[in-house]
Amino acid sequence: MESEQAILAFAALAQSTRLDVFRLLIEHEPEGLPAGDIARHMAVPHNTMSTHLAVLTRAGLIEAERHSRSIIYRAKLDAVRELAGYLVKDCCGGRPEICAPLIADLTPCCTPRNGAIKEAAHD
Amino acid sequence: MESEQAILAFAALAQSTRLDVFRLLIEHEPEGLPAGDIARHMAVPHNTMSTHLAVLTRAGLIEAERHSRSIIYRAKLDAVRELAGYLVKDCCGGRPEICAPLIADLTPCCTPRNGAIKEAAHD
DNA sequence: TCCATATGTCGAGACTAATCGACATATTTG
DNA sequence: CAAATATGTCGATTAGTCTCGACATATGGA
Repeated sequence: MESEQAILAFAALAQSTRLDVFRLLIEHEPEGLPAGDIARHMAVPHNTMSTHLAVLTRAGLIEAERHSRSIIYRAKLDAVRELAGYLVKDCCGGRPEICAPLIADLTPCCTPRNGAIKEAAHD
Repeated sequence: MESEQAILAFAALAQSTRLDVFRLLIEHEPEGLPAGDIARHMAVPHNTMSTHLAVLTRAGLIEAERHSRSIIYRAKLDAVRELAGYLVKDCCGGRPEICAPLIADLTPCCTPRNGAIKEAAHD
């Protein structure tokens, strides 16, 4: 991931409405949500929300797909992984002794049962 | 980590000079760098840099310590871990099947040799 | 104490982002 | 094709950010 893309992603998430939308869409993985539902959920006018969704899309954090009259938005989990990777790998900078403890601290949070990684990876 | 703090951190990193400063300070862990050196390194006036450093400090990403006439800035690696954790754990939201592959993808990047985690954790 | 060095604070101008009413476009239904 | 629904675009206003000159504060040495 390049710095320019990372800056777009950071800027997109540095706004409370957009951060909330992003989290909402992650909760609704993998079905996604139509733009109108998102706007209603956040109590924001549809055109304001449209702008926010465009920012998140340009940042590569979400993606849109037309489904009849509605446009369904979905979080791009790859983007989360890339951004977290940018944060962490960047710290490495050829110095795993700095980065390793960060990873070590992150790992136990999301591997509650054995085999979870392999199962999910099949997706 | 709370959303408000995460927004401060995202906003701080969503600016090229500040992102570069943050990366520079991580390279210079654990000694840190005086404010003047940072400004010269980035070819930015000292007062402009002072403002950027204040933003990064308020966001909790770096910390300052006076050392005679100079003020030494250092990256807070805890903050990187917390921010990456916010990004990733937030995705979990009680759904490890989403989060596990993210972690799995992140882990190999920074564990080039066996025991690196344990060694570094001693620090 | 006076000067040099190192850094921070203030204020103004330029630029960018956020919000939302009004209008435009796309899709389905009658 | 007309009306209803769902979403996007435009333009204006307001608010916030970035930058930097000028000034202020803090430290060390002559």
